[in-house]
Amino acid sequence: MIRCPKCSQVHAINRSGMVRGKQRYYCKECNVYFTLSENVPVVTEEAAVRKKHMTTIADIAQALNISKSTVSRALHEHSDINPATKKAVMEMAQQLDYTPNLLAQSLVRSRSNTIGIIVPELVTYFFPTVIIGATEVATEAGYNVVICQSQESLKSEIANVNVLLASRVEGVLVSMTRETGTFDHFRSFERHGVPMVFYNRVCDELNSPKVLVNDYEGAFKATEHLIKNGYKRIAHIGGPSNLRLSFNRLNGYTDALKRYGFPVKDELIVKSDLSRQGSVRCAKRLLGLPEPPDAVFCVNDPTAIQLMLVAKSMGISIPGALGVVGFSNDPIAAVIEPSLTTIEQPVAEMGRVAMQLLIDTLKDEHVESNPAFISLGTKLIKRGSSQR
Amino acid sequence: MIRCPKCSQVHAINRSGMVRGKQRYYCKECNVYFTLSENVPVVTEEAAVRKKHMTTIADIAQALNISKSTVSRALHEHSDINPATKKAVMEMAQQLDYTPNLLAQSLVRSRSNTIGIIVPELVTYFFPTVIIGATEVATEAGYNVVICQSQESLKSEIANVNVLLASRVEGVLVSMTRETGTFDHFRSFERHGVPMVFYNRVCDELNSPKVLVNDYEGAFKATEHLIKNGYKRIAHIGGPSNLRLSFNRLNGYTDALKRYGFPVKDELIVKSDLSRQGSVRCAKRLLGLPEPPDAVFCVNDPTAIQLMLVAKSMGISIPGALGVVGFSNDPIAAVIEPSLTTIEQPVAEMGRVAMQLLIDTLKDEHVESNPAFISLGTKLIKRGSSQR
DNA sequence: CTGAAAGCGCTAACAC
DNA sequence: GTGTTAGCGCTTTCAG
Repeated sequence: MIRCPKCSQVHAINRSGMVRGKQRYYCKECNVYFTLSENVPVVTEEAAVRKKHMTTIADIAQALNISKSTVSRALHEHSDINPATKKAVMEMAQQLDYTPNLLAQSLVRSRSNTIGIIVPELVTYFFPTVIIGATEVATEAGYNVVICQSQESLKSEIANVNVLLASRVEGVLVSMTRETGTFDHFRSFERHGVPMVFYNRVCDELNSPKVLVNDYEGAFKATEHLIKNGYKRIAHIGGPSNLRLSFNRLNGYTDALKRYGFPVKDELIVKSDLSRQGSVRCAKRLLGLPEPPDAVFCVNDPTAIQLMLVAKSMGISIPGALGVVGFSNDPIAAVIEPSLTTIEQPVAEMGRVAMQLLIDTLKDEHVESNPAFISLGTKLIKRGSSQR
Repeated sequence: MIRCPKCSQVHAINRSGMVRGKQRYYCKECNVYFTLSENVPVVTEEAAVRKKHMTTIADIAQALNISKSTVSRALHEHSDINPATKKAVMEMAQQLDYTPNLLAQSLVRSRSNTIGIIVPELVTYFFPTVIIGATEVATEAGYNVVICQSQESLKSEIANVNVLLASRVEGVLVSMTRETGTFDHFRSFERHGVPMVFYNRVCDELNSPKVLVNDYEGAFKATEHLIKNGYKRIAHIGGPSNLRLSFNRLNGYTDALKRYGFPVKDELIVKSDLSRQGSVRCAKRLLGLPEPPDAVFCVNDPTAIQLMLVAKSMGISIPGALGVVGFSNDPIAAVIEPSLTTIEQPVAEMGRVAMQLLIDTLKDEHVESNPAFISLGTKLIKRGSSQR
């Protein structure tokens, strides 16, 4: 325990920086700064062990009796440096347990070497997989990654933007929340010159590159598949209208119907907010219709799975009385019974592509970059839920 | 496009800091630094827009003709500051689009205000949920969180440790990879005085606080449940032996058997490395036994699910011919057919508790902290896979 | 209540 | 090849 030398208090003590390699303390009660004198062992071993003086390049320089710049040069792959000096520095660094201070480095270089990723949620198959792909590419290129989850809340999305901005990330990968309808917070990346790349849930109002799967094509294939399997009254549970993917998947669905001469009926198209309850509500609405559909194309797999559970609970047999197709090929789709027909999308690839695009933007800043729009292919995975 | 004034090259140009508010460039080819003169518009609009000068407190100070210190004081809730001055500063900050530089702040304060979380993987239900709980508490306490995934690889785990150390995180939450057998990298947190709290996959070699669920108790309840449902030959698929949870769950299983007078048979205990293939292999091994088990308690739900899939493919009926119980209550457990009996653990709570423990350690550093060992309760969720 | 000055740890001209 | 010096943006004494 550390006591304030003035008031002998214990509770009001805070640490307050180091002075000549020694921990300095501050007493909130009496507003006093102090360090501990050598022969007064008032600090617990526990606390003493903690927060030792981190060695700096100055320590290495002093130990070797050379200048800091030389140490700095030796530590990096810098041009001219005496191999002997370099060796000595490396050894001393090792011996002193030197860990570079990224904060200082970033500050002086005006480059944080860090890229931010904003995801709307983490407890899914999709976003973590994107992160893995993106991180792979970033690491390869020498960038660190910081992940922010907006929890599908605009408020935390805005908070995320501010933290990333304050952390001086050099670029960001963004997938919006399902409730994002204003975009000023994203514009502040623009204002500060931080390049963005949108993925999956993109923003049309902003002039940034976007990486998507070909939602239209996937939806078309899914609907076509249901048609070819003899379903006649095909419904659609879509996503929220602020997301472009909802729009594109809806279009794929309606165009497939039209192409095969089916009418597009408004009562067969419902919109989920992508929450579980929302999807259950949509499912009940459709299945409770006076003239219910005999098949449903769902905007994503979690929605399709909720639909299947509702159908099961109502005693509706799948795929006999109801065909179901999802979108995304969530691992759960293969496990549920019957297994779920779905549209596979290259998830990790999306992360890789988006990150690569961002890094290219970062690097070739003298090159006129035309806001790219990358669309990745999809694949129909035929399984039990749609084939009778 | 920007051309080097010396060699007229375009490709070898890099940015290199700012000088008097103007972007400075560097040509790798001819080793020359330059800025662009006003009247030569060689920079694309695109590039010009990017990386504007970020406003600093110095800019605000200058605009208001006051000192940096005053600005700094106004920006924080600092003691004595003229309300009028404060107001002016706030307004100017707003107007100039000021964003504090966390890097500079952290550097001068020797406090990054950041906590690291190491997770072995992200594409699951468990770890993201822990992260959500932990982040909640951290945000509440004013800390930022940086997430590192080790991808179940010791090598990236070590890399994670180094990045976190270099980023000067003030503490870390750690769950080890399934292959972590050496602990020197963790000790370097100790050496640098960065407190750790282990969660879920804890390390016994290290003297840090640990947060776990009561694995023993959960496993005991699971096994007991199978016994009470009339299963006689109960096997166990366990986890890798470097994880304490494997050990504890194994003990719960054997003790339950003993308690009810069943023999513990070695051939009925197999160990998975928790990978999908590993679990499939274990499942096949057990079900292919001359005298196969009539029930299996699995170390976690993903393993149980692989077992169920293997059993199904072999035409073994669940729960009739084979009872299955998992551990963790993964959402998939409720969806698979038959639904999976499992042990529910308070996942988000684990994150919250671990983070709270860490933050307490950070705050009360003058208090002798006894390395805590927190064990959270579990609950048996009875479902279809184990009741005949 | 405010300003001047020092410095967190590091990099990178510039000189020698 | 190496040392000197000047900051990166910010906080925090100390002295008014």
